[in-house]
Amino acid sequence: MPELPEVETVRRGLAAQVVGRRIERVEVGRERVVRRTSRQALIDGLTGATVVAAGRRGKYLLCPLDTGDELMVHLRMSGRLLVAAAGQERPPHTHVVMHLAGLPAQELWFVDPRTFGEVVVFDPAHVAEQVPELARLGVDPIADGMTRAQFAALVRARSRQIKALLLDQHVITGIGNIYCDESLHLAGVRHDRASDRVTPREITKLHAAIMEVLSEAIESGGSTLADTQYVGVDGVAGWFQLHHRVYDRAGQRCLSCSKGNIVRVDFGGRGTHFCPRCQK
DNA sequence: AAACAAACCTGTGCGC
DNA sequence: TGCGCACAGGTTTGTT
Repeated sequence: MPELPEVETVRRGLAAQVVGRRIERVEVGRERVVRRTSRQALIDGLTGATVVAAGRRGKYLLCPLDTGDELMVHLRMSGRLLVAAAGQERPPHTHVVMHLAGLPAQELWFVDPRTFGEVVVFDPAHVAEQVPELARLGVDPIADGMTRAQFAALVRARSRQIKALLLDQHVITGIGNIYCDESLHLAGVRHDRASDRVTPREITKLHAAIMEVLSEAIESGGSTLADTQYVGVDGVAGWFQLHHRVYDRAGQRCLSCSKGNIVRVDFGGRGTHFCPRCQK
């Protein structure tokens, strides 16, 4: 579910509501969500710790603790982080509950029906062994302020279909299926173009499109689709889905050329949406 | 190296 | 109404 804008929205919610608070008690339901370590490791790592910051790299949430350890949460497809009043009825698939000290009495929930997501506390001194994928993440367009030159170098470095390259978290981190399709459409570039044959002019447009789509999606609180799976920590839905021009609009009129119809095809196992008329 | 497919899970929406 | 199938925001692993 969540891509960079949704994860950034959650990060901001954590910064506002959780940073500075101590975790008094931790409950772990399904052990699968703490599979990288163990139920006990998460409880021991979090109990008594205060969250000192809320960070993000790509789709990874990274929260340093006053113990020197760091909390990492990845929402994957269906994960949610919610701040709720203490004692409030928990939704199905609430796998981790962190009881926050102070008033009002609140809890931070990790909810995840599909349990692809995970929660882990790790020691930053041993990040290479404990969360090795962090070191392999590519440039984060927003956090790193990806420049056109940086982007051009990445696109030109290899010959890959452009959508596959944009989705590769080792190259650029944070873009997922929705924002990939939206960016390619805004730039007028087809998903299956060879990256090393994208022209300098198109690279400029695509870079601008990525930055614009991600920024506007963040300002819109992300995209909440029909299943309303994704919401911020306060339970509030995003509204960028109202601005989608291709994603989930198969068969509908293209909002750019207003002549073509949006087509949906399978590309690398992902539903891919584009306008054959204005994307070349 | 790049392109696929499958795997990990549960829920929902659709056609019949 | 019920059933079965397709499909879903992500990432890793293994195979051509």
